[in-house]
Amino acid sequence: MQIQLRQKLRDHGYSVTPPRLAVFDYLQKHDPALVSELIGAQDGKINQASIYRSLALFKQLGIVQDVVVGGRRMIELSEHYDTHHHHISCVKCGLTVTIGSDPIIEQRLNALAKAHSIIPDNHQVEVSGLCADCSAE
Amino acid sequence: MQIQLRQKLRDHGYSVTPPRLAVFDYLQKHDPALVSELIGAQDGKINQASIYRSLALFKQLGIVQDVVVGGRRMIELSEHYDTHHHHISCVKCGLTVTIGSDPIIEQRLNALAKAHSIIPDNHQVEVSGLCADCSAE
DNA sequence: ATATATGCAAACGCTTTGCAGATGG
DNA sequence: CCATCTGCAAAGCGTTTGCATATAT
Repeated sequence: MQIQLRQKLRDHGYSVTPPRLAVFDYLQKHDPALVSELIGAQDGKINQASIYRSLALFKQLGIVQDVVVGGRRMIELSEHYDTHHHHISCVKCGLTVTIGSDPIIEQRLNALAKAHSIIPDNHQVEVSGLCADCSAE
Repeated sequence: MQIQLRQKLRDHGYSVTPPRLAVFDYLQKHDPALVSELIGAQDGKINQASIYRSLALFKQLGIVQDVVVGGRRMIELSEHYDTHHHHISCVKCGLTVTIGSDPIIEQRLNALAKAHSIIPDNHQVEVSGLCADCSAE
């Protein structure tokens, strides 16, 4: 997947740099991620400003996207840079389960978008509730 | 719906106050809303701090929730305080279409959550892409 | 070689907080 | 009447920006 990133950056005239690779690598390993976690994980080796700049660029290029998971705003690689998936999370403890794409839902969503004259490019689906442990309390 | 709000606040020992009603009313009329718009619309008649405090309380009580629409973080009334719906938006111009709940998707999502031991309480679905006008450019 | 990107530190803007006075129940 | 809430202004904090230096190509 990193090859795709290098390609995309070059195609748009941007260089492949350590901060950009570090951000991408982190997001590949942590899905979804809080910006604060991402910054903390670099442990000062990469400047915060560069991380924000990388994220802004990635967002503009459609490499990453914001998601709200369990009520918190987070970041994740967009579907073209990660296997397409969705999240189910517990609003109380934050437990997050990643589930694969669901054909029934995908198909239905695309149909709905087209019915409203919008050419679907991406979609987000999130289910939140209480996990077994939290509901037991 | 405002009756429900009053009830909920009282049931939890909170009072019904002008700032809380103003925030709720605004969200009923504007879905989804940017916090900045919400603040701006009050035109100084209600202090920002009170608006933030109302939103924090509403979030805690499950009256409002965050959503990412067209790549931007926004606020909306949660499904128990508004007719359940979803958004389809254009990432380029921000055009947002609200669509009613879709039984096929609802059912599938609830089934997925249960399959992962999470008791579903809420879910978010958003499709983004390009509207007819923007894709024509 | 040179346009682009980074690091640093300061600036910025959104959000939160402490406190005295106002108000809902 | 009294606990709660608001307004105000200051503090806090995540994010952005300007600029000199370093780096990718």
